[in-house]
Amino acid sequence: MSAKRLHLITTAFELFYQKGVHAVGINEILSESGVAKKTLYHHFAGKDELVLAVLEYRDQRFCHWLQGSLDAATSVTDKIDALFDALDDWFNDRVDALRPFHGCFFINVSGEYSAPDHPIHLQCTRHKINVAMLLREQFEALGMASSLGSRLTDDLCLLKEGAITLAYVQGDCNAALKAKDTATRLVAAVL
Amino acid sequence: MSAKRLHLITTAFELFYQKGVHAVGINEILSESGVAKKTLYHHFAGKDELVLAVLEYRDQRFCHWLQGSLDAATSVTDKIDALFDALDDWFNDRVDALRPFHGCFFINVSGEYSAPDHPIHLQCTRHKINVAMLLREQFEALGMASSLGSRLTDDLCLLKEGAITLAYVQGDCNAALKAKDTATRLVAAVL
DNA sequence: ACAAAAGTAGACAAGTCGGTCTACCTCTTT
DNA sequence: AAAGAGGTAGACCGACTTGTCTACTTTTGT
Repeated sequence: MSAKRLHLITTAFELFYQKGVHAVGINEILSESGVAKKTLYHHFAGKDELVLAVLEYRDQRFCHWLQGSLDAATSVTDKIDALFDALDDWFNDRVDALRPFHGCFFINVSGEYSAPDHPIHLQCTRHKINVAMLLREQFEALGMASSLGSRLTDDLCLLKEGAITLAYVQGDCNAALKAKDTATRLVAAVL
Repeated sequence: MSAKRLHLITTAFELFYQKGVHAVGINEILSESGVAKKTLYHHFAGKDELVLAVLEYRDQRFCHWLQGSLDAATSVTDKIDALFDALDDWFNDRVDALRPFHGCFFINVSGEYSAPDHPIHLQCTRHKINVAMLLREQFEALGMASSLGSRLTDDLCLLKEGAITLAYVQGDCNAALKAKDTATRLVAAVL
């Protein structure tokens, strides 16, 4: 991967994440990154392809961070605690790789591309599926029954998305810990 | 309220909801509604004020619909079922007043205005608080203890936001019924 | 060493953005 | 009858939009 290409992606991500995709022009990305316009159009066919590359970049960064946050936990309840503690770190800007928190980039971007079959919306969908898969694999690695792991993953995804929205739209910086409490009560009966 | 003003608001809402605020220009709203530009700037000081008016309009419509969906239920479990059945109707375009479903308008818009103190972001925050208040009042009207009602409301809001995101970003049209199942398991221990 | 690839600055095109303004028309109220 | 509010159409403004292009320089691999 070319250094210029990566620089364009990281600069574009920061601007898109803060202001939204449609509110950021190509020229702003160019002047902010110090890259020439010709170089951008050498690497990307157009703005949409840059957006797609930015989504892929963020997906990898996010999943890598989340996996690292969960790997150490060795029991189901520890995994659940680790998940919401990680979210709490994210919401409160204690994660360098994700800072500053402006909600979920993929939720924000899909709000600007509502057509479900649009490539950009599809990329957002894929990210959410990736995160769910990552969680399911964590429970499978613990030897959890497949049906139980699937339901637990569904429940946790529901609470995770809810916590993100509460934290971002309502500015509730304790949303992750509240969701952790809810998750704990939810699994108390099963486990 | 002037008929022209209302017409501008409803037209702007449909376009904003489908394409996002920044992707829709004043001229598009004008040509779609058939209203003159001078008339728009007679009623609104600028685009931001129109956006604010649209948010207020949608908040009232949404809360009115939700309240109507919950009023008939006479027990806590019935209220919970009614909430997620209502969401299921919304997600699957069975509610004329809200159709077509493109996620939560307030989540989408706040994704375009990340600054927490921006008037538009604040209006989105206010909507989420309004919905939470509406839920809490439903349980209070049933004579539920205040602390219990508060925690139940928090849990349900978490699941509701999660279901909206799953339904919109992942295109999971069964998200509301899944969340209903999760909510049922969650309260089974308490009630 | 040399050719190809990747980079630079920035002019330019064609169109859209939010917003202002003139000139005129049509209601409603006193 | 008169007057003011609310409406129409659309020209116009300066700034910005994505994207193309020329002419030139730097970096990289063989």
